[in-house]
Amino acid sequence: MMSTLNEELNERSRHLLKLLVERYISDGQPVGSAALAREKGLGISPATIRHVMADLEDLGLIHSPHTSAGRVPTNSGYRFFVDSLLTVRRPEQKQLSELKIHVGKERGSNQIITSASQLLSGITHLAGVVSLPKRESASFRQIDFMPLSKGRVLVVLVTNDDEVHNRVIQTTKEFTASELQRAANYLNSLFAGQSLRQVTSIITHEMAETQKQMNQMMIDAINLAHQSVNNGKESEDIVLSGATNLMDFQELSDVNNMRHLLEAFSQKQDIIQLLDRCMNAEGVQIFIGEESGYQAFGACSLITAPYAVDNQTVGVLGVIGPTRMRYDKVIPLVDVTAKVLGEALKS
Amino acid sequence: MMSTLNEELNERSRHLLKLLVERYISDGQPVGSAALAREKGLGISPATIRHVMADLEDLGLIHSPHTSAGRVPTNSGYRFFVDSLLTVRRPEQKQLSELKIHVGKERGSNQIITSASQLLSGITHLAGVVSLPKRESASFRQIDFMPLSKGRVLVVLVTNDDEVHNRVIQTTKEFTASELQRAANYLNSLFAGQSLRQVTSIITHEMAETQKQMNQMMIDAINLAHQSVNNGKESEDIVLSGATNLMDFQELSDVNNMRHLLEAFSQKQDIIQLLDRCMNAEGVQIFIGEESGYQAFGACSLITAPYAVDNQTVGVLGVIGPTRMRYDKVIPLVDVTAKVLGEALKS
DNA sequence: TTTTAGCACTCTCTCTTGTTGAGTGCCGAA
DNA sequence: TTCGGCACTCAACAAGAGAGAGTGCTAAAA
Repeated sequence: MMSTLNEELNERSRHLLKLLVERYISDGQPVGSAALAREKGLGISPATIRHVMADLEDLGLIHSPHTSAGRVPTNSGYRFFVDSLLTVRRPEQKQLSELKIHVGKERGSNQIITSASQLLSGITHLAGVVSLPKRESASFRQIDFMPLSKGRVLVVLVTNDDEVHNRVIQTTKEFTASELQRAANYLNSLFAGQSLRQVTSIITHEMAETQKQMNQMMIDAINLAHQSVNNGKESEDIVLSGATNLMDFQELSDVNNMRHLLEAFSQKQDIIQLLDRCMNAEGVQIFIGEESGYQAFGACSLITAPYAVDNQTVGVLGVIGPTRMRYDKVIPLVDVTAKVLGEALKS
Repeated sequence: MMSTLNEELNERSRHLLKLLVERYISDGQPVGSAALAREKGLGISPATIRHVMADLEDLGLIHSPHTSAGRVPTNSGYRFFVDSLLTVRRPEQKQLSELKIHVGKERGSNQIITSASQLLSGITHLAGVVSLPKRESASFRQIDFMPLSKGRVLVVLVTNDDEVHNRVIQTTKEFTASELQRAANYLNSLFAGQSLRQVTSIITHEMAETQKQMNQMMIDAINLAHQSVNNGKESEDIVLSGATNLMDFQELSDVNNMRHLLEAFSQKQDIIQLLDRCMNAEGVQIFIGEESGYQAFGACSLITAPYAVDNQTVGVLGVIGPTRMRYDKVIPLVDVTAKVLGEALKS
């Protein structure tokens, strides 16, 4: 479709479409031929522009809300705009340093991520969202067992990224504190510094043969720890901020619309799925309107970028806003934030 | 004030006020004298009712939005209504069993609490909120230290109610793993089973004198642990659900109003403070409009009830909705939910 | 003294009507 | 192919009329 459109449209039409979309994004009002004609350096009359606009409308790129309003981009229009016409603006130095400073000064990956999400929403005045990193590469630092009542054991695992993971497991036999202590010491001396993936495979494959008494428990423990590192708590998979920013936008202010949107936000489930789909994409991805596949986002766009630590993609972040948003600013910002976040998580 | 009002108003005026408030709550329209006069079993004419209404208006209990509209209760009017006029309705059997079944079937205190919050909002179609239980009675079971990088130490405290609390503290000097191990062992042998309150006081008072090397760290650790037990993670102190229900109400639908409200919800801080104030109250408490002290709740009421486990108040739950809500249904529901929740948490 | 009917008055709400301004599509000339 | 001119359409706004609801006041009835 894009290529046929590119053939169909000559340079002038494309330029006009670009101007129109930019104008509409900045003003929010339907753009008329006269308004476009006043654009500096554009030596054509309104009448000619109307001809071109009629063509663009035939192609489904723009449409009139009613007879005597100007034209407004359709979703296809926006799509063509971001794909072929957009000239992105490099992020302002001020915002860049703001990002680096605030994200950089946080300690602990949760803090860092919250900060990134808040900065995304703060800078764009839209809603920011960051998925918690799934580290396949997280490595074992230290494990500890504490006996609870009735044979339940608390497993505390600290990974190299300073994250602490708790899990309670149920053992078949009751272990004494000193037995658990010995088990922990043993595991610690054996596995310190290795990746969880390695640790899991060593435990399941090699140690399964040795008939150590507390084997099964340790396998369970490591497995659970591994799970918790990879999945996080399911319900806390993403950090969303600035949702209320979206209430500022007239085009979303339909009560029902807004309600569905906020419900989607508070349930998180849909958003998580949506972000998951972007994990494997290279670079910035853009969903315009229903492209995301969710009705609630009908009038919204979603800009995402995966972020990587040590060259491995571990999560996705992004921005949700009305279709009519400053793509030229938001896209590079999302891009650079992903890089800054990845960098910050390295330490 | 209430007593003077009670003296001022004769039986008939009070009955009329009651009818008016009930009518307004169910219809949402200002109530006129004619409408009230049509009420069955009320043998007085509109003109008489107008006299009474004029009195009620002088007392500040009702007011007219404009000359030819009916009357609407003021916040004082609602206050007098719930204090002296309200006849509460016992909860419907259906709702009661729904509560007991759903809350009862959950496992784990977090699940139980989430379920309670969702049921509150589901049944009332308002926003439900439940504070996580704070157990003053929590007692020390086991503490553990793990060294992280750069002199930071992870403190893991397990309390007798099987809750696990993590805190990272910054120490002045770097401790080795074995030093930390010894410290933990020492604390464990000394304090196991005692209440956290006791532990804190022992540490701060008695041990301050002995000049043990890692004294300060232990004091810090216990203090932090104590804090974290009492305060929970600050940001996760409450479970809020059904916030979007509030968007259904016209009287809250002013965009700015709604925005402030939702922001207050997503920041949670104000709500937490508000709920804290209700911890020590006996039974159901009601805040009407600005009585809560927060502007954002100007057009809202908050109905709360503390819930207790083993006769000890551990948390608060409640419902937030527009001032114009079915107090007769909501109040008993909040009351009974508090009891059901307390019961469910016992196990 | 209390209650009631009558009445003039006020104010919102809705419907209608006219006006303005922006923008369009089409046509014929440059 | 471009452009000016022109008739036409439509939303937005404002003004005005009428209906409806409800009030406060007053004077008569109970």
